[in-house]
Amino acid sequence: MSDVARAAGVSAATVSRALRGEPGVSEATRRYVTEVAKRMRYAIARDASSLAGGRRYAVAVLAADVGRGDLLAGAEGALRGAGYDVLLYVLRDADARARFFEELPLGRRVDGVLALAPDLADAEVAALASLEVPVARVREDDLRASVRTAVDHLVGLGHRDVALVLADDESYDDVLVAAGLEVRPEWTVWSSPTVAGGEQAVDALLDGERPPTAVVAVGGEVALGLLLRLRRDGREVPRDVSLVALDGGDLVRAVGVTAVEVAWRERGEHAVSALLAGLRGEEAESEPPAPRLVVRDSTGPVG
Amino acid sequence: MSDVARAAGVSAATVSRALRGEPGVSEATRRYVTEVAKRMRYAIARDASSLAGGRRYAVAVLAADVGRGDLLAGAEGALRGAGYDVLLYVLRDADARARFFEELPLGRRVDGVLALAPDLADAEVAALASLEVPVARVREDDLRASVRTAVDHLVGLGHRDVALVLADDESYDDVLVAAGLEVRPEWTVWSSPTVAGGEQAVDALLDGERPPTAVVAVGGEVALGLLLRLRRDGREVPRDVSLVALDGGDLVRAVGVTAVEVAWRERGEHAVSALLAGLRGEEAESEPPAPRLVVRDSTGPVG
DNA sequence: CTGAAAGCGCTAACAT
DNA sequence: ATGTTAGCGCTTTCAG
Repeated sequence: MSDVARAAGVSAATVSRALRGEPGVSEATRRYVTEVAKRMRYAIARDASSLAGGRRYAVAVLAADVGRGDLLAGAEGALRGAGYDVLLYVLRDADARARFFEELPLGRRVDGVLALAPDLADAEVAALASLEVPVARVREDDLRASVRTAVDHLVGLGHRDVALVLADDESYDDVLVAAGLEVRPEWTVWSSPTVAGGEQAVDALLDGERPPTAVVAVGGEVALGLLLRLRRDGREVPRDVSLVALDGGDLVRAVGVTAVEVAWRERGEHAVSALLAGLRGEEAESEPPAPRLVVRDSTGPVG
Repeated sequence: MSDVARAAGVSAATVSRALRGEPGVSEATRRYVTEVAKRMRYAIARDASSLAGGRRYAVAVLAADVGRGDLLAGAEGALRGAGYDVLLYVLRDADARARFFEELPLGRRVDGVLALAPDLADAEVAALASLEVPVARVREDDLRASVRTAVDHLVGLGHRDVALVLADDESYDDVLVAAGLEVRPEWTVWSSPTVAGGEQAVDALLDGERPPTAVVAVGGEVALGLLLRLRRDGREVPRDVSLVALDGGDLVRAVGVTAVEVAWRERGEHAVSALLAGLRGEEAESEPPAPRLVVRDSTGPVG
């Protein structure tokens, strides 16, 4: 930096101020210094800058797995754009995770933490808080909104008999009711999140005396299983039955299944903006972007 | 650090040496200092350490997209294990990429660069080299080995009539010949890398007078397209025709298609070991891990 | 084997 | 608006 200062005929302090956009430098000087620096291919040494200034210009990004690639990419882009480096920590398995939270290797290394790991235990959240830097999290998704979006789409196409293939033991009867649809217990089935699970669900659903005209399935594997089985049984999608997947990723995109998809990239960017607010000392809480309907070829008007 | 030094009754220099495993400290002292440091929850400040020592304990990881999640995860794990921080740079689109290589924001920030972007231009490689730190790359895959593995598997099952559905305009006739198989021009077709492309390929392949008994397809979409169309046409897989995908990812895993998969995680780890060698000043070149056959339900004995 | 002293390259007060 | 002066928290000679 002193080289640049000498070349520009100013002091190092001025170079520092100019390059960082700090106030207290005339525009002319700033422009000139910036130009000289670029010509000399000079860039501020982050270590020294951090050491002297206290700010680290880096954010730790915790990823449970890197499967949701767009989430990570979105976060990285937004952070980079805001001038922060991204320190990636992959919390692959329970082991790596335990080690991470035990060592908590972030002390004095980052200005903030972005946790893309959706399911943090209370103790883990507390551990992050103990770092005394802002923390932002991407939370587990609330499927309710997605189900609503899917059902609305189907209702718009004239469907009244809508079945749900769910994981776990959730129930979204209320969503169906709110949409003015009839609720029949045999129209909600729970399935393992696999292709085989989806295939089996077809039996449970369409063998009854009053088969639904549309099915909403959680997850790409299940949706794919449904699709495969329907086709093999000679049923046309969407002519005989419409199909909407909830967040199926590449799987359903590839086969043209209409889906309600989480906007992962935008979620990442949204989380970053929350973190940046925290870094500014603000508290700006806002809603993450809603899941969006992507209409493909598996839904059509009720036959 | 001076606090720890005081508490341990030694000098800061000794603490530094002890904590970094530098020689020149008695085992007893090292043990004691380490213990005191842990008790005080002290960790060396990376910035100061880097500034004073010249080493940065960080590696830049360049990812073209984060789709190959396991590649990134493998690299991260290996680097972390070796004591390096991971600075992630996502080179999403041409724009981000151009900007990155123009600014080349790595100067004096990392000890090495790991380029997971498979298709670096010569100028980009040169730019990285200009950083004067070790660079390791994960290269584009050579499909030839994968094709060979797939064909060997099929031959082992008794197949003699093997078709290839390829992207681009490659040819692997030589692989077929080497396996002692008959080569018929109509058994090699080129397809767009989509489900639709795979579906079309079925027509080209199985309508002839002598349909192959097995098909090798590049990519998950194509393989999935083949599978879907075969089923719809009433052909059983693998009874009527066996199917092997080359690197289809989740798509083919989900539907149980036998595949030759790139060992992405291991590729990441391998690349890191090459980089670490470079950081040690060595040159150790070794072969990346070979793609591996994962037998699922889409291949069976001929006939 | 250990300690003292001199920076590493910056930034932040304080002057001017 | 700019320059000067102290460090930031370590690592590294160089002594002892």
